[in-house]
Amino acid sequence: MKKADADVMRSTNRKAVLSALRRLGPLARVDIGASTLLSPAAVSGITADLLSEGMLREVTAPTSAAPSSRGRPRILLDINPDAAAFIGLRLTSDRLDVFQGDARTILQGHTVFTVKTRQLSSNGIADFIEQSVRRFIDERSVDIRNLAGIGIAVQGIVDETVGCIRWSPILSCTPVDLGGALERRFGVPVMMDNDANTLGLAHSVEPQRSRNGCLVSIMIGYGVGMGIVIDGRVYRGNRGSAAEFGHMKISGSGALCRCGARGCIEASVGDYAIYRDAREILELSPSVTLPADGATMEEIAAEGRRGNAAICNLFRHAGSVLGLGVSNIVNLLAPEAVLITGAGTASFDLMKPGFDEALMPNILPSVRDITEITVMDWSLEIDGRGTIAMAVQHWIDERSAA
Amino acid sequence: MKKADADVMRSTNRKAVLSALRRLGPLARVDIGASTLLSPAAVSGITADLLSEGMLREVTAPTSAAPSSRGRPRILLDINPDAAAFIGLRLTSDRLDVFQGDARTILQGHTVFTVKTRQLSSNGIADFIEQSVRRFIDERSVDIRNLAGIGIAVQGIVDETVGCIRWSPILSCTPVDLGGALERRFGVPVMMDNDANTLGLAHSVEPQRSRNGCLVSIMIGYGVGMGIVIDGRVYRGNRGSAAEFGHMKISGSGALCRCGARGCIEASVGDYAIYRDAREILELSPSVTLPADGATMEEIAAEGRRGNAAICNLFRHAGSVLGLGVSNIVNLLAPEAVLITGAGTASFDLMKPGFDEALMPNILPSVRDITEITVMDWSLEIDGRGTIAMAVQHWIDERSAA
DNA sequence: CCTATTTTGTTCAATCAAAGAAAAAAACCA
DNA sequence: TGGTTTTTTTCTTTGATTGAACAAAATAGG
Repeated sequence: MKKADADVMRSTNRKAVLSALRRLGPLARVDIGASTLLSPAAVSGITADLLSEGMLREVTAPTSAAPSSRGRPRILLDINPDAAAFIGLRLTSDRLDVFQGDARTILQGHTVFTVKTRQLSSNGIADFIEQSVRRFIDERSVDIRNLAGIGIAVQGIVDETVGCIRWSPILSCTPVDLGGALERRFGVPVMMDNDANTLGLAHSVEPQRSRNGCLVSIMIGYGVGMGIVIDGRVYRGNRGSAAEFGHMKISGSGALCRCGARGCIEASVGDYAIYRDAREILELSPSVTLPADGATMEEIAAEGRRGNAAICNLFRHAGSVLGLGVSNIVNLLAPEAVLITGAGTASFDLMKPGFDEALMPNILPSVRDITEITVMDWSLEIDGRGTIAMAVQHWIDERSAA
Repeated sequence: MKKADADVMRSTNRKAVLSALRRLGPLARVDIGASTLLSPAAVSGITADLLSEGMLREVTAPTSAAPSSRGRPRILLDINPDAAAFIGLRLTSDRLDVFQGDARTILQGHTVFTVKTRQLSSNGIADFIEQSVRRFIDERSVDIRNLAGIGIAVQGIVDETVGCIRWSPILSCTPVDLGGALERRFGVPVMMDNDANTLGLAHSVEPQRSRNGCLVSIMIGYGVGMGIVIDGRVYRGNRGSAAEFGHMKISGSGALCRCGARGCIEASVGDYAIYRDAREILELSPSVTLPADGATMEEIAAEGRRGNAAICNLFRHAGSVLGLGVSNIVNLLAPEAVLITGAGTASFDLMKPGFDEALMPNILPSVRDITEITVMDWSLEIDGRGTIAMAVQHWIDERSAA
């Protein structure tokens, strides 16, 4: 149990004000007071501080939709987008996405750099990222002095406390202290996390999502990842090793997973599993190297849609494995929502029969209907916003304490 | 994000002081300061308040083991056991355990009342509990005016926010607003929860357990329950429906579970499952009614220990299902510890081969060794302390705000 | 056109809790 | 007895919120 003193109070309330603005857009001081339950005087004081520090700015009536009532007109405040610039990075096996975002967590730009990460050394990867980001910064003329943080999403197992990648399928040599390396190179805080956690965070900061309760995001791609967000914070478990949904076993036997065990969800649902099985059915040329690229996966799905029964069955089975897995999550965690996304959902139409068959019957009756289960197309934009959100959150936490 | 004001500060620090005392036993003011990081002045002030309110008391040196150093001797403070009395209840299909506890969460007494809960109506169950508790109070001459709260553990699905049993295997008519009924009858707050949650809480307040991180307790009995405690708070999920470990599926097929689905852990590991299968092997007289009692289960286990291969296999299979389930939990939540307990662990020796076979190989290598997995004999005492702890926690929360 | 009304934002003294510093208390030691 | 050490209390200061009075800026209406 932690103590509280004046500093904690101050920082809590500053955070409350910033958080209200972050979630509810430009707000007048009265509204901030209503939302945070702070007194007008307190709001005045806090916003005055934040304004003088440059974190907030006054917004001149945005062609005020407000039905200009009488009384003194409200002055809208908003987080100052120019208060800081953020870089978000998303590293996968074949590309590096670089995002630029402002303090409002709004994306300002994006560029892709292609790279084969497995061919790089520990230093090589840091070098490549540094060069790419510097190029990005130059081209977009981001004010480097304004850079306040970097957020990175990578596949694999990450120790987010120190920014170290403990293991990753996209790197040939681990552990890599990538976070530390980039912090030294750019001189700003670097927040790193698993791609699924990042995605979960990205969704949890969406305006329509509640900041309380539990949100689970499942990401189907080459493998299968999961992010658990509880009360707005990513749940990580002991040593940041939680949320290995892909390696939940739904039977003691089954296909061999790359983790060495049998029966993992990933070994039936992940792209690599689909590809592995589809190869035998379609007699695909073995030259196509793993990891399977999007085009190949799309080709396999197309074959299924054309009516190839064996392929249909493959996807159907994947769907039922996924459904069973999700039912376990719902029984276990009863989250408010489960979002299923990632590149793999492109062929969800083929998985759906199996998924539907397995999902509801296996959710306890008493738990049914209390969790919203949504399959959504994956969007690079949401993903990018997640990386920015990580960096922004850290920045706000730090600036609130000051 | 909630605001903070002087009240929050005060209540936070009062709670910090009480929490330190609760965990670390009698403490001098200096020690409280060291533990909470509060200044001596603050500790003095807060403890003075708490003393005058009667929540704390000074403890005269308990044959002070302290090597009587020089300087002003320390005055030990402790939570005043007489500040309040608590009743803990544990309701199962055939008995009601009534516990008495003090403000230190120390058990003062215990009595069992036998009852067949399924034969009672909604009102009947409340009547029976009221009568039993009143008898208990009379016999032990508990000062009823001192009664500050009641904690109840029941099997089933509980809405702990309103104290309502939504469904329970031990009741024939649900939902039952038992919490409300008892609140009206005794005029004190009634905290109700699932038995597995209660047990999880009980373990999480044990002195050697850290108050942070995630603790999972799995309870094997007639069914299989689970309690998740994160950062000292029971995790409940949406509408309190989480932690249905017993109905996690470890395969799409398998024995039929009482929930209607197939492949539930409970349907292989729960007492009723073992009994159901053992009956066919041993040709037990079908007269023995479900739920199987402890003696019958012990008899079945004894048969296995005598070398009955079919029975051994039965337990071995149960063990492997359990092991697989636990491995899923570890992969998913990476808790600090998983405690397996409950009456069913009496035959864990027979399950162990299957359990060991299934557990470690199915835990991701990177997650192995970061979770402590313990099988412990079930103890009524710990269980009882859990019920008391629920009530005490609520009482402290309320008294801290005052 | 001018004044009353309404709503928003600010200022200032009051308050509350913790922190810091100094003093008091209660032992031990020589 | 006087000095030392450790614990606890007391007193003052600090820092934050609050409440209330006040100032500002617009509309409504005669």
